[in-house]
Amino acid sequence: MDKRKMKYLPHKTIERLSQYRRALLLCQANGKTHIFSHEIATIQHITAVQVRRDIMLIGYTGTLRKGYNIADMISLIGKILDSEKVQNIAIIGMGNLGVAITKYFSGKRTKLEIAAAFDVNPVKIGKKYSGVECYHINQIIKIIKEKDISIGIITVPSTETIIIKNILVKSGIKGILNYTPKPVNVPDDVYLEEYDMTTSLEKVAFFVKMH
Amino acid sequence: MDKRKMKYLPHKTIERLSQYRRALLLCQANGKTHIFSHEIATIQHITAVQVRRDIMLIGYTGTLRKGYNIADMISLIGKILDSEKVQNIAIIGMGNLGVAITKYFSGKRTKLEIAAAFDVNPVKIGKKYSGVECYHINQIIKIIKEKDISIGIITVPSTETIIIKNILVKSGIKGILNYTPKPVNVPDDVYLEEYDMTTSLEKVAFFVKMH
DNA sequence: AATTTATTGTTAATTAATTAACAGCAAAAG
DNA sequence: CTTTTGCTGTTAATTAATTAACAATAAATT
Repeated sequence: MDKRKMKYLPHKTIERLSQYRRALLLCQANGKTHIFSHEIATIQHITAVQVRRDIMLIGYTGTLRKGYNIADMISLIGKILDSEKVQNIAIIGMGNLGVAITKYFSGKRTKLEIAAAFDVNPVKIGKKYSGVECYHINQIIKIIKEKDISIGIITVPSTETIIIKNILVKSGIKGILNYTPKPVNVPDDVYLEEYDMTTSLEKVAFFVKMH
Repeated sequence: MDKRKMKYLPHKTIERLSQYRRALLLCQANGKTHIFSHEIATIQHITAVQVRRDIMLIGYTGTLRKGYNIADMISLIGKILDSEKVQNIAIIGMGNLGVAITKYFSGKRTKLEIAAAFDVNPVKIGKKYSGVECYHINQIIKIIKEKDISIGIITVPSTETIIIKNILVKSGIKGILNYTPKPVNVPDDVYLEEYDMTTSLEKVAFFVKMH
């Protein structure tokens, strides 16, 4: 799978590849070596056609009547999603959410690493969270340069979102994942992803109500 | 806006309505009374056409050259998204994530209320988190019935996801928001939404790498 | 009072995402 | 050895979502 082709993978396919990989890793841990498209589909609540289509797009082929080789697929998805060298991540805001993310994520992917945490609370500074050291927020620019961090996760109170976003942009960050409910604007060369739990919850509530 | 029409609102529009409302509430808090489609668009990182289209779909009309009345729009979105009576929510798993969600959400929406929290840790049971009482997990079915809870948020360790999902389904829950990385299957009459932070992070990492 | 400007509302066009349809074929069954 | 079965890979069709285009018009400007 060459780089030219990867660029044109649909966004939704990128998301699903990440999900497939997690599902496949679990299956592998359970001792499975092969898997059918309809099995992946059931796990992910999608159709088998969609799974096969995504797999087609990344240029992998399974074995007729035997399914897909799990190890091969994990490795191929890694070639697509992962960077060759480790991508370092900073997490800003060590409240419950920041700690939850750090705890959940640390050690999960070899090519993605939470390299630093930041907060303003003196009690937290110097402490380690799941092995990640917490620095004072006024160190962000320095540490980001030192540790070659390219991605920032914002988990501060939403009153601080914009300030932090500006610092991150100034520090030359390449991607931001904003978990606060305050949407931000970033320059074109910074990739931005935002998630607000309220949207998901209100959506569930809406469809429950409509039943 | 009658119920028949609401059913046919595109899923993406539902999500955006939730986001518009939050943006509008913020603007309102800042003393604004009217807003243009392109202003909403900028906040949400989408196009003005899309905003106008969504607004058209919900049957609201603005004033030419004056924009949309913020209070009216908030109220209309409420009529669409919110249920007439309060929808009660249970959150299962009072780890960092569960606490973060409870803290962030409590008191945010008058028609959605976190009515109970659950955990197995004796230290947590009986405690209140942002005013929400924490019960032992073996009380789920009882409390869900008693408090008329229709939505469950799962934030337990992923080893426990399926057990909890099964309890929730058994208790007659109508909607599940699964924040654990283990995908679950539910009967057709239960609305399911899943979110895994890893997908967002790997997506950001991918587009950063591809820059 | 006429003209320009800025904005809404909506239809049409386009693009993105999903699903249907089916040929090809290896393995299993008869 | 022939037929059936069940799965893959792919093209074509469909559906969903977004964007373009523009008429209508109130307000601002000349």
